[in-house]
Amino acid sequence: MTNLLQQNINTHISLSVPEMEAFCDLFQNITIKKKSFLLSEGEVCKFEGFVVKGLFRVYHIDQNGFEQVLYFAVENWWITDIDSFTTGKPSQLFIQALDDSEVLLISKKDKEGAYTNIPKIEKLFRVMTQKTHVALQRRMIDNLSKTADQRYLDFIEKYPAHYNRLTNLQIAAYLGISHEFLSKIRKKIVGKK
Amino acid sequence: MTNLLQQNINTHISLSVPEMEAFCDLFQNITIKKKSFLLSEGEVCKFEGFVVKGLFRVYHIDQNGFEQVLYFAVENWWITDIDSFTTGKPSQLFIQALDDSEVLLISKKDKEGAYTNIPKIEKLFRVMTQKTHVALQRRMIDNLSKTADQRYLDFIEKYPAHYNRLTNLQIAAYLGISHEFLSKIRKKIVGKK
DNA sequence: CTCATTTATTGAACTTGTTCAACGTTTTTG
DNA sequence: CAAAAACGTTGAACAAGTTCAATAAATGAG
Repeated sequence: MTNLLQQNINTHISLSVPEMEAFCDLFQNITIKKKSFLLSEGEVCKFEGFVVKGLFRVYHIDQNGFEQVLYFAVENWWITDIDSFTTGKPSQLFIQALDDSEVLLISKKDKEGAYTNIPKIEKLFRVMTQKTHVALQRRMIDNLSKTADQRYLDFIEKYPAHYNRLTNLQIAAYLGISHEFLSKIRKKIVGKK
Repeated sequence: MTNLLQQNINTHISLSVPEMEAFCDLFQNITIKKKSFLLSEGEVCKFEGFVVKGLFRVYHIDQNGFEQVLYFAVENWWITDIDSFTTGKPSQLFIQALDDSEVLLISKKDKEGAYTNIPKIEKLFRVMTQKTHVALQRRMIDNLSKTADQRYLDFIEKYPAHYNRLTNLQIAAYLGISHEFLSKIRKKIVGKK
């Protein structure tokens, strides 16, 4: 049940067998139907999740009703609203399943317990947060410097697995452009792929 | 010498007096002249720094020679290229003093030593990285959803101290717009402030 | 299978932001 | 303090991206 999770953890740090078991026991397996929400705006995020199966989008809706996708999470990705989770304030984000999915969830309480009981867990989340942060810095720079065309091509190249499973509407919301414009970009680059 | 640093650390975690002293002893004070570089593209980033006095910009130069500012750091801010620092790969960033400045630097080796000798330091950097990450997520959403006008007004409101110390060229590079366009925005909003 | 809903495409008019060049102002520096 | 360099503003022409509306194609639920 937690095989994939254990593999994932091993890519960041090394835990002894008892540590690994103690930590993985804190997660519970949840299945969630396509289009359902794991978190909605206004709720306090009380979990961190690890995707075992399926596909999620983490997004925000702005004053004008437009959606901006912070990231998509497929198998082997972590999901949470780290802001709401750490501050305890209401979330400004939605986390929605885009396919029938399966997630391992750890509660805030259990995660904090793990920080004290298994010191290496502190390192695990420091390392993971650093990696996520580096990825977001790169995306920030790309968004400041590249045109939508380039960003779309980069997206396809970087996330080929995502690409096949997402509608152009979703991809446009990630790139920060209208889906009509994405459609025009796609037309323009046919043949260049 | 490390008063400001100690205050800063106390806003994130609590350390005993010996822990605090042991950790702060790992830093060395550096002064750096306006326009000098703490880090240049291609170098491996071997330090993490805490700004005691002055002003820095952390930026990237893209293929077309345009600069994108990741962030500005004034007194009480931390600076590093976390990507290069953790991976050991050459940096893609520049860190430049925009005023005569003073920084406390900790080497990679000493920081890693601190992780093992003072377990709470692991928590310190986990917490700090989380906060930075949350701030960057917000900026990402703003960049995807807001016009340059709004982003400029937000910037002034959020960083009034930075605003007075930065040229419009620097602010434009942070907002992701040309400085000519920033000039036009400024003209348009005169009176609305 | 089929009707309803969602997704994708296209065009035309529009808005936002860029580019380039010119010129005035401020800041540095010898 | 004078000359050079950097910074800021402006306008005109252009490019990138949006908006709205119409229509086609794909998907999904009963």
